[in-house]
Amino acid sequence: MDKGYKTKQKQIILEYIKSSKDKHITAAEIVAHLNSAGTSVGVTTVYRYLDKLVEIGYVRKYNLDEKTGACYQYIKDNEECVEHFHLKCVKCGELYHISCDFMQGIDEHVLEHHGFRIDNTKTVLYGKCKHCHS
Amino acid sequence: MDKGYKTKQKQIILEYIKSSKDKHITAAEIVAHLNSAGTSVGVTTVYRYLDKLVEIGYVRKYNLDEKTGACYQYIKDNEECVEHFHLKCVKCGELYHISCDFMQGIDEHVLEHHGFRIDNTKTVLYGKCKHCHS
DNA sequence: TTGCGTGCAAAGGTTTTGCATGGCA
DNA sequence: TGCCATGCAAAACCTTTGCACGCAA
Repeated sequence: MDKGYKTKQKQIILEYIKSSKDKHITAAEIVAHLNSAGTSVGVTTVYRYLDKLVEIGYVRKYNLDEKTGACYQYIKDNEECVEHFHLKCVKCGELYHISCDFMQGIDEHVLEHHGFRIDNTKTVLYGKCKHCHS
Repeated sequence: MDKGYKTKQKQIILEYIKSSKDKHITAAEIVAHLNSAGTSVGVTTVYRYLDKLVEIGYVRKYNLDEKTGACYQYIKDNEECVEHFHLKCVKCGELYHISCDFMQGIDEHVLEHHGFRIDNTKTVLYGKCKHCHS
């Protein structure tokens, strides 16, 4: 999988992402957390390692908000995540995993009728959750 | 709607966005086009006016790709666009607008069964189009 | 030893802000 | 006149790249 060397920095970064697998975190948040934890890691390293993790499929990358930058989520031991859709509340930031027959049918419908193969590891539906309907 | 003054710059910008209503264009593209057309408009003005247009609902803003920046699309006389989904091919970059009964049902389904109101102005489905299925 | 990994600094790109000037009403 | 709009320059962001040094194997 990861052809590279095993280093302390990679270990630390991966560990933190794993522990946040239910959330979307930004590169800046990773750096901030690691620094506040006393384990300093350079920004460059975080970005480069995240890129690699995305490439090999351990991590998913989202572009929700250009102000806060890209978000990342660990998905490796989260296999069921590949099959369903994600809803992200643009107000409170909460991430919902939804998986039901109707939604599963979307993939098939789009592929069959529109010739498009949806990649659920990259797709997130944005909107407002029940708590945030203004 | 637009409480501000009517100026030449606003007129030019709005005109161009209207003429590109089938596409998603970036702020940079607007500036580039207007400059090449001999009608120079400042970058600042474009951003400020776009913000206003988004606010009053004439224009939709997307954050598809952090590399090229945010995309905008005129939707005022384009009501059906509010109702449909967008598919973006991660390989060739092409953007497809899909609109059919099945897809329309997604909004309702998610709202009814999951209490989530999808915002199509922010949502894009990623995958591979028929030309790029490797 | 070999070559990838790291991190600092600098660059690259988009978007925002400060400020003085210009234009609409 | 009063107030908004404009645009330049600079700042503020996030992200990438160049380069020298460090470390894994």
